[in-house]
Amino acid sequence: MNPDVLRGHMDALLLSVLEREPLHGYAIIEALQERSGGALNVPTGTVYPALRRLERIGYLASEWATVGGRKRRTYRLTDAGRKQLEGERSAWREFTNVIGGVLRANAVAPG
Amino acid sequence: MNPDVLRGHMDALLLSVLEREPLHGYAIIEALQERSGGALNVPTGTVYPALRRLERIGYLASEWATVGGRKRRTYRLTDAGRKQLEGERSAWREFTNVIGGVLRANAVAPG
DNA sequence: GCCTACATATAGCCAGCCTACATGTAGGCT
DNA sequence: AGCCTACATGTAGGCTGGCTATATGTAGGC
Repeated sequence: MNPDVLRGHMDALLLSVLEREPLHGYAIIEALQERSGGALNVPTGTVYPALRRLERIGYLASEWATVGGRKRRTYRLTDAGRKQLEGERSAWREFTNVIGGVLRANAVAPG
Repeated sequence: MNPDVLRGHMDALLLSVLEREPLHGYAIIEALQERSGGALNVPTGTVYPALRRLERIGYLASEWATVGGRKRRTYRLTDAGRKQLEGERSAWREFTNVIGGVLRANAVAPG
């Protein structure tokens, strides 16, 4: 998958994957891979900065935890994040409708 | 529409709008607006460089014409462009399936 | 001791869409 | 004449955000 097309959709992906349950960065990457059937291999250099940005904005909150001797920063959706996710979903629908509509509009000129 | 999300889809949009008939830059912008129901207002600074890039790659070819005293550069799809458009369409389908799938996968964890 | 998986983090690169500006014609209104 | 809007093309430079490359450290298998 060409990385360019992820532009502007990372936030939606991250918020969406955290909707069900809180996860730490590494697990988020794995979750994205699983849910996309292996199509999404988002590098750590994309995910970690994005998570921090989303926390700074207020859509996510995090706590440190130590599991099996390893430190994890576990992220969860805030109320604002949950609301934002709704917005991201409707923006996604509009986006696909608009672009998809143009791509499909290859029939004979109307009227 | 957040400009970021157009990233990586401009080529598909331009090729698609030229599939039916050759058009000049200004008309392409209008066609995108019409076909998107007004949602797509792509600025000239995006379209003209993109058209030149697509011509350089070989997906488009152009000729100058004078209509009503105004000069137009009319672009048309090449065979390579037509082939590329097919690729862009299937890439679009895959893209929407992958992202859309993740955004919708908010149910309880499977099995 | 070495390698892989797990886990987080940052500096700097780069593609490509956008803003702002430059240039010019045609035609309407005053 | 002067001004404005629509038509029409083009470029320089900026910005943004995802990616590459790298650094750091633990746990466990071979």
